[in-house]
Amino acid sequence: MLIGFFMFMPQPGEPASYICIMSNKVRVRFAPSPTGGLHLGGVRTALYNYLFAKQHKGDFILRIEDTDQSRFVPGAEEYINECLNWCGLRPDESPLAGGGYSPYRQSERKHLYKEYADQLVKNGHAYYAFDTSEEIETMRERLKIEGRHSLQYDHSSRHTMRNSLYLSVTETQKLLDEGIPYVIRIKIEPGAIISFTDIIRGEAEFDTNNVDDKVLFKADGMPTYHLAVVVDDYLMKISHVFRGEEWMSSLPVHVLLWKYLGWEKQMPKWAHLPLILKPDGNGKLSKRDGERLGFPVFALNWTDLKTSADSYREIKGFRELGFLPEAFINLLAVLGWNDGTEQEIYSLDELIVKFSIEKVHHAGAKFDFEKAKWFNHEWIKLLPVESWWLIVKNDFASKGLIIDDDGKFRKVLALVKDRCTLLTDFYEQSSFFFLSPERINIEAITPKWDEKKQMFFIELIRAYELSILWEATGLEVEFKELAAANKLKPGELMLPFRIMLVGSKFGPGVFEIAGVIGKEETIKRITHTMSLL
RNA sequence: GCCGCGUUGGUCAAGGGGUUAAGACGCCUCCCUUUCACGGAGGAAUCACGGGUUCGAAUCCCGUACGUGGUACCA
Repeated sequence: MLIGFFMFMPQPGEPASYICIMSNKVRVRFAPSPTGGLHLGGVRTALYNYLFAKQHKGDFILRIEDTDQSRFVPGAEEYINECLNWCGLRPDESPLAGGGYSPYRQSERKHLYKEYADQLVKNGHAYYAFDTSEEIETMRERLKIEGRHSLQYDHSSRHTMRNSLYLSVTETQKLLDEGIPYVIRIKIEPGAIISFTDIIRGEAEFDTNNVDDKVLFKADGMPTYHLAVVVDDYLMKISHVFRGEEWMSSLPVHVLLWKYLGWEKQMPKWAHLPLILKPDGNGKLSKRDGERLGFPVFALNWTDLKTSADSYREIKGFRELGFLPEAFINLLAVLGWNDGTEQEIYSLDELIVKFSIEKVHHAGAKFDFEKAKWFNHEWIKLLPVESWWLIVKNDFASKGLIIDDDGKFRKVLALVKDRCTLLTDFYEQSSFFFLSPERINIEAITPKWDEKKQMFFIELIRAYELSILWEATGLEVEFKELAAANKLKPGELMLPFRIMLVGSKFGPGVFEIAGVIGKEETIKRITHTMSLL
């Protein structure tokens, strides 16, 4: 007991209120629904949960929320695993890793939920409802005509419907016996104020008059999200729930459920994260926006299967576009959180130390892809070539360039890394080191090309052929001496030389390039371009 | 419509009664590079609006506007 208490003592200067749960270990969960690729917001939710767990020496749990059988998407769960793995957010417990509270897939916990729903009915906190969706639709239309501002199935409308609250016991039993499909709804008592604390937003309250009788248990025998989260969070001893802001309005239902189930004392602390918004217009970021605006929204590539098997489309992911996981995590962390200093670049380990959930912002943030790229650029410069050169090598291979000299390859990458913001930029920035340029921008030379320059390059070839030590500084000295001997300014010669080696006006220093590609190749490229002039 | 949450430059944001209102991205100017980048130095906000409270408000209170989430047998 005491050990636990000391372990979770707040850091000096840290507000204590939300972690002093005597002897209770911090246990948080990331609970995605496997319906497709994981987008920015989802990964950020996972990240914040992970950071909080790790900084409190707690557990980070992955739970798959697949209670909606109609939305099952093959491959989505594998995608989630791969994504968390790529980001370095390894769950302590998950369907794959197992753990002391398995199973971690709600579809496999199906048998667990009914008893709690029944218990709620027995205690008068829930009831059977036999209404068809058509009947509910009719109710809404009627309420609209009556001029009501709430069209919900709630305390004010439920008496007009077919449910066990207003049907006699025998009628209800008859319907049940006949196998008429039913759902179980929570019975919200009007006229009460539900107040709660959100770690990010502070105190908040809801008037139960505005809360509807949410379905807890569906006609197909599956629980809805509302019942399943509460039951699972209880059973899995979850201490803190950090989830997207879209859940805020169902919080009164969840709080009530914790209370009605008799678990109020074990109720987790809540925090609702701000949304990530579209960069241009209105609304939260969706996968459509990425396609529309030309940037990824998913962490990894996701293949969206359409209705027919052969019609699909691939939605680009940050990883495939050339992002480093370090950069992706970093940009996500500071999209909606800031430690109050000027620091912007954080490693995962550093985030574990510096992250603070109560400093997460209240308002949604528009996603800015330019800034995202800046983070990647910073990380490319920061990380040693060793940690990412293989990714680039594979990218080259996918573009048809097989690298056989890894030593030269790494040298080249180090030379051009300042000018690449994405890992996929390296090909364009450095393929000329391995391949003779396909297109030579001859027009950049011709206007100022003359016999004197031609003579210079012929002599240069001769001089370079005799070079023993093939190295950038030496080559530069030779080049400049020869230029002086010919009474030419080196500046006028360097652009043609660059075009000869690179094909175009970009890249690192020309002598560096010549040094790396070697004597034979350098002379070959000069000769080739001269033949075009 | 109703309920909830929010609002500091184009974007991300610091600051939470007295500041010249930090910093970053992007943009513009210049410097450095005899290429292109990197890098460096500069430039650009009366803190949504209207009322209070106060000697004093970006900071506290109330309204309005706007944005955003929910309002499903989806999560």
